[in-house]
Amino acid sequence: MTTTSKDNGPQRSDARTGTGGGARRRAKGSSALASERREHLVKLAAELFAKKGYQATTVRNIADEAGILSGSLYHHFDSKESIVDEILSSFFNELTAANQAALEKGGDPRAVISALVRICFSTLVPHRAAIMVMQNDWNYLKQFDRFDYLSRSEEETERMWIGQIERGQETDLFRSDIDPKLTYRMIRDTIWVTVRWFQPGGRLDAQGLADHYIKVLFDGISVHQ
Amino acid sequence: MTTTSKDNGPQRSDARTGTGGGARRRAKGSSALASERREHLVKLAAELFAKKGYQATTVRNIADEAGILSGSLYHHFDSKESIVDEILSSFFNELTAANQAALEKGGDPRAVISALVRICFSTLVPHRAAIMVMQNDWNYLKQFDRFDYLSRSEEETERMWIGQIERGQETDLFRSDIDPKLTYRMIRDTIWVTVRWFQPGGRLDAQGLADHYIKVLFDGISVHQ
Amino acid sequence: MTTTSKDNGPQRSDARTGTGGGARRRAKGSSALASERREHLVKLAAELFAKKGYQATTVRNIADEAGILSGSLYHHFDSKESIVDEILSSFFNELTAANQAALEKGGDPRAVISALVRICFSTLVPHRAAIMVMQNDWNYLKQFDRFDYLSRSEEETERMWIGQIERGQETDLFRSDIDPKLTYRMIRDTIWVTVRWFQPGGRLDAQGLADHYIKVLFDGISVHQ
Amino acid sequence: MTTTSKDNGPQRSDARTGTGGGARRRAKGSSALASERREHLVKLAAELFAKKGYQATTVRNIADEAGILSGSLYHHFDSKESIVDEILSSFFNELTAANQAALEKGGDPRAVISALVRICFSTLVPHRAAIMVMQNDWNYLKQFDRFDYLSRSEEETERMWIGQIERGQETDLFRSDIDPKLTYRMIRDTIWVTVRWFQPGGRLDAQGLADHYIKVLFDGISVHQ
DNA sequence: AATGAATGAGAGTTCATTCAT
DNA sequence: AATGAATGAACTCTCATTCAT
Repeated sequence: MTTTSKDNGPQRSDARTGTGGGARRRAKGSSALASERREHLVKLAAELFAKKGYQATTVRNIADEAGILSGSLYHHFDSKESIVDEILSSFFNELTAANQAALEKGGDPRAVISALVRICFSTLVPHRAAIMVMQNDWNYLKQFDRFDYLSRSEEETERMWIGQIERGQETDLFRSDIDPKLTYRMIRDTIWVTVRWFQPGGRLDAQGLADHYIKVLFDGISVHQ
Repeated sequence: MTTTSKDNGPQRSDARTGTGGGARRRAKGSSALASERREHLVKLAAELFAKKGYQATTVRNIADEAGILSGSLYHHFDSKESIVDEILSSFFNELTAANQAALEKGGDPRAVISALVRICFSTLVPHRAAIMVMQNDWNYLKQFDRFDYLSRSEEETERMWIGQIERGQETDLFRSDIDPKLTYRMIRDTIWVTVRWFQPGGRLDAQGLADHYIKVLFDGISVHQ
Repeated sequence: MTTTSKDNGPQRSDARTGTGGGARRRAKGSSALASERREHLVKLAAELFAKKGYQATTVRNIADEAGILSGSLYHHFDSKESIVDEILSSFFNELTAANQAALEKGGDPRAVISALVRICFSTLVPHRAAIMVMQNDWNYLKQFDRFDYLSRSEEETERMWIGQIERGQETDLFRSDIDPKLTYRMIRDTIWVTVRWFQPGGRLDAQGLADHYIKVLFDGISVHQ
Repeated sequence: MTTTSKDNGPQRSDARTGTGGGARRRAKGSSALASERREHLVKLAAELFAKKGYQATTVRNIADEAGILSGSLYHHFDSKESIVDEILSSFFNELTAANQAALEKGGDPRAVISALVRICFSTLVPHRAAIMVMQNDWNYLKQFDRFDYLSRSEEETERMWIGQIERGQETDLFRSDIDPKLTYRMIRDTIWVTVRWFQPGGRLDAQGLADHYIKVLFDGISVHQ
């Protein structure tokens, strides 16, 4: 079973600084007004990452889209990784904050879960690209130390949800024969994965989708009585 | 005078053969016994693709794992694409056949849908790698003509499901206020995406997962009465 | 919002651009002054192609000669093919223009043919490499669509010549028992093939060669009277 | 002007035995009857070399054409080079012998030159492939020591021709204002290069071509008196 | 006489990144 | 803030050749 495999993992995880939890400390350029340009570039990159995937999008692709040369991007960012980091951390920050707010607002578990579901769906349009990247490229990105904070953030969210589901079971709102962790994961995945086919201009908007999903989630697809 | 001549002239003659719906016609080597080696290699590749992603897995990674040189892989396969093609088509063929069988067996929509769900979950272990690739790399692979058959196959499956959901609505088994297409997509995605975290040795096996999911799908997470 | 974006999607999108008749539109780099570097590289490549043949010359050979790394060549050119394209199209453009001018200048067929012959020989030194490639590698290169324009250009030239030979026969300047097409081809080949042994510093220069050839062509090697 | 160029010339001119002037001593397999198979393979290879060029023809191409695997060819030949060697040496041997015979038969220089020209044209059909290789791939092959004998053979032929041309000039049969060496080379090239476009089934056969060429060669294309 | 698996070197090309200007 | 040239490493793939069977 001589495995000569290299499997070298992250090829250049040279202990990058990492924007640590997304504290988007701008690596280069700081003139406040100039950071508009920066944000524009991030947006362009995000669209490309969403469309073609992170790995398949080259730095040149991004530069082309911006009408500059690829080398020039390095005036704004110190690596391709740092661009995607910015995209993801900005999304995660916003999401975590909204979730926290929903939890603090309180209410019975059904209401809280509804709110959490609605929050997820509501990010579908403004953070479409980030979610797409998360769905498609996470498996690749997670190998880099700099993205560890995303895993940690996700764990925190998981605890939040499971807490609410368990509270719902204790108060006889939710069935006791479902597994909270399992259920959470399925809810989570079901929501995020819609980003792959969801089209903003379609029959249902993001909130319509949320309503539809909450209905099925709570009462199933069967007719009762 | 059997002329196997390729003589393919200009290399650009790009008409990718494509295993057309997965007719796994082995490009090279055919001695039936020797194809065991081939299948072994496919398996090794599948594991790597699943773990690191298709793009991030190099041909050398695969060869290393097999203990041979990268060039030697081309004795068995035409290209890296053809390896992943083999992985995916074998999965899709099996899945399609099982779905067809479930449909032919008949029964009320609830029974058919249950069967379809169970089929999906049952592939989770034997086709883990293929499903992983499908989830993570589809966005990249779909751009190549050779994988068109996967899209077509998926469309066919969609029609199958939607037909059953609609039949369920007509016979008052399923609620009429859900959108069949939307519902199908959510079911589909929810099931496949479990491959990202499902661990064969965990609390629930694939069938346990299926049971759990069917429960929630049909009746929701709320307590009724 | 000038979007230079390539975004070429699937790599197989093989529609070779082809400099279409040699419209040497430089694929990359355009600063007019910087294109000197480019032309220098083309010249280096041409010498190597002439000496070793197109196929036997590696991209690394060319880069070595230029003192850079092979990958760096791709900053200037799309591909090895595009380099040879540039070499050939530049030669063909010049040749075609000169031929056209000779034809427009007019005169009796003997004068026109003489002029055409002289034009060919006069390219021997400045376009030595291109002619060498044409003689040695045409059979290989012609299989690529991108070089179709060379065949077309050659056909046009053939028509030119044949027209003049026929006119010469009609006006009783040339013998009627020779085949115009055959004769043209032999003239053409005889001239170009000299590139294989012609040495600029030898007894005869290119114009000397032309004179010699015209003599033999019109009157043969025999003594008359 | 630091030229890091490798320009490594013949990559593996490891002092191959060389069939030395074509003494086709069969490298492997000797059973007399088995050498029929061998000759068949040489013929297949020759056709491919002629069509695609020596370098562009792979050993696999040849094997495919023969319906065997590429490795199996090495039972008959010890290298790709030795195949082309066989093709070329067989042609050169025959040509040299015919030339010698023509010279020995004697006659006035006009007659001898005519005979030599006819000999060349007469090889066009039976040795089409060899001539094609000679025309297209000589520049590549000449770098290998093993083909030195071809250059030597060519030099010998050159002396033959020049001798006859000079004799013609001395006897006032040929014009004195032509350069014998130059003239020979042009004759030689003009004849061999026809192989590129000559089609056995066309208007003129090889002898017809020869007649046409001899006419033009001796008396030119102009009308005299 | 041929197979089938593998080698090993090298091919053309890509691409994130650097840096002098 | 951007250019343009280059790096260096890695990539997929090719191919003549070897050799045990």
